Amino acid sequence: MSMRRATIADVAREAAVSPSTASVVFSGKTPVSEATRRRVLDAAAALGYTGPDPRAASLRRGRSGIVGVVFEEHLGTAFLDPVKTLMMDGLAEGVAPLGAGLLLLRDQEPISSGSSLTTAPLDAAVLIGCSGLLRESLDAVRARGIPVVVIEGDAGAGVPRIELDNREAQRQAASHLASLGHAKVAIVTLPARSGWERGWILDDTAIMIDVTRERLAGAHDVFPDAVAYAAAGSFIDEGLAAGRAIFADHAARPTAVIAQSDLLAAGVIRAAEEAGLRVPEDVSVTGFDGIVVDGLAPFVLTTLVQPASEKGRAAGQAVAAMLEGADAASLRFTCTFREGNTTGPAPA
Amino acid sequence: MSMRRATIADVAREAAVSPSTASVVFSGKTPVSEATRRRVLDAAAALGYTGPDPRAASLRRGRSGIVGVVFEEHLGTAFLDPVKTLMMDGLAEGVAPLGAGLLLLRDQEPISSGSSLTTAPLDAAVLIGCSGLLRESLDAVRARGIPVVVIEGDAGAGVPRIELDNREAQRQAASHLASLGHAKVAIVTLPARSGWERGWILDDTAIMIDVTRERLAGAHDVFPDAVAYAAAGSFIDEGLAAGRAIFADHAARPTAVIAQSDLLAAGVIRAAEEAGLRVPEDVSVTGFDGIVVDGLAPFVLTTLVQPASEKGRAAGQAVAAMLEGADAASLRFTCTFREGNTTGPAPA
DNA sequence: TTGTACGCGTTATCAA
DNA sequence: TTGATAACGCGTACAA
Repeated sequence: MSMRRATIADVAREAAVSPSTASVVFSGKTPVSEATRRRVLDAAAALGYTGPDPRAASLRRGRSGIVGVVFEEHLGTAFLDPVKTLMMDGLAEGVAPLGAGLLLLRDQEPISSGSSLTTAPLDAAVLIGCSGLLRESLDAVRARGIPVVVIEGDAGAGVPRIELDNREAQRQAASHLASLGHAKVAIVTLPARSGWERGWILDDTAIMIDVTRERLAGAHDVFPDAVAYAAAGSFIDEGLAAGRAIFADHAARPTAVIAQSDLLAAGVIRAAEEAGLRVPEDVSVTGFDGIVVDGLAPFVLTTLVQPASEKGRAAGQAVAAMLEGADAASLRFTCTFREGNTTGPAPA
Repeated sequence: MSMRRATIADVAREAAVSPSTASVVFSGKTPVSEATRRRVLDAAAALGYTGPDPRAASLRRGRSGIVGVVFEEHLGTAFLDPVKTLMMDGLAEGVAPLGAGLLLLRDQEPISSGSSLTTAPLDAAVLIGCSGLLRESLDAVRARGIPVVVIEGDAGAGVPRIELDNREAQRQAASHLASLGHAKVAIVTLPARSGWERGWILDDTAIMIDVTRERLAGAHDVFPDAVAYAAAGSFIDEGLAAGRAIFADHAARPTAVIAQSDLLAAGVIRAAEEAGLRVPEDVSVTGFDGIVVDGLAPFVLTTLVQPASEKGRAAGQAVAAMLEGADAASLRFTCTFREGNTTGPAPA
């Protein structure tokens, strides 16, 4: 067992060919005669050689086949969000042509933890939700000169972004409610800033997260006076809490609630039921994302369907393009309004 | 732009020191006088050098700082499962001391896709849910001679596993129900095999997934005659469907349902409500996992709490140990029974 | 504390 | 179709 692992050179020697020929047999980059091919493969088998060492190959090639995905939050938290999950799926697909894998990275790795933006062998990086905090990460990566793409966030000039028409889309949902005669509307927003607690939003300018701000602006475009309550995360239970706050005051009860995510909307619906309100007869609820909310049946949310996995795929493709030397343009995706059974005419 | 990126040798030259000195400045492995240190850092800054190339470093060191995590399913699907999500969190923690990152890998990468088990620069691999399919992946990895740990699955001799006392734990829940006087019990299981459809389980031997079989055995230990209905996945909606099937026949209605996951249990509870049954007065429901089911309040499931993130952490530590040359032993975790408010005495 | 010398395992290039 | 050569960029004995 003290034996050194066989290298391609050993295999070449055993097969009585040159190292380069052996290399070619494994990479398939150049035609090789069937006879030598066999010899090399047999030699490899005899020596227990299982193929080129990826480390050496990546040094030589200048490519590691790894794309970093940078999250702001705990990995566990990130994957609790169905939208991010879908994006990851799309991303995985998008980088597949590169033959690349996805390396999970957290923004602020604990210091001890070595693997990070600066030390991982990345070919490219995808930042998700670049809201200020990721700024440092961004700089680190850019300094290394590797291609970067940002999903949902502003990364400054020169960094392609994958965006969503949050404001326009949300305005569409609001208009839908307006056309149904709703006037007293409340909004349940995503977090106003990371690590924030839930509560009424008194000052729109205190919102640090782009997505939240944009969607809120879209709703306010139609209902300028609508009150807004910020959740602490995109969860059903958060929507429930927000809904309770909103329905608490009988006199001030809205006839419609615009939630900034489907999960929040599901919670709001539950809060409405709890308060003895029927959906959509007494109160209409809209969501955002267009995901499948497990356990929400028989309700089908009126919502904005966002192309989550397409966003991921686009990011992957952008990265792939940049790796080819092309420069990828920013992309803006649009949501599709979907009418479900959670909105209806405003009660008389 | 045609300029070659600066290397540590360039920096050394610029700073008028030897390459090894410059290297040491970045790695910190050896004391360096403050003066040279400054000179090197300044030179680096001047040249836009951002630190050692990870590819070269990993070749030299023989370590890439990357641990592969191999899933059987779509990434998106995997992360839909809260238990897996927690495990990932624990795993991330477990490998942190290694300074390693997690590379997401799918079992059967599309053929064209180069990067996979065989070509990624992995220091070690963690396979999740090794149920036959992963066999090939396992062989591939083992051939490369890198440490492997398997979570929830049988990988054969020599491969440490991280397991759960599924059968014993499930038996505990069943006993709890028995002690409450329940005799007519139904079971809602996890999928019987991957890609299977939901339906009654007529033949226990048709179950290909270990977890499903073990938990079912535990329930049958106490209630040998309990009927079992397999869901197509661990989702609330699947539990709902299963619950409907189970409660459909008035005459045959059970007084208790053992669900093999918390999400399934949540669905069963919903089905019970739908059928006009009160929980736990008319029907008791137990889950498995001990996760937080978003939106289930005010119910608190009677369930088996499994140490999901500990499992992940243990896998990470096992991998770390093996990388140190030690050989890691298999580990078997136990679940903790938690009584919530979804079980009660059998109705008279 | 700093420098020398070498090899890590591979692959691109070019010539034969 | 095959082979010789030369990097790829770094870390680390070991000597000074």
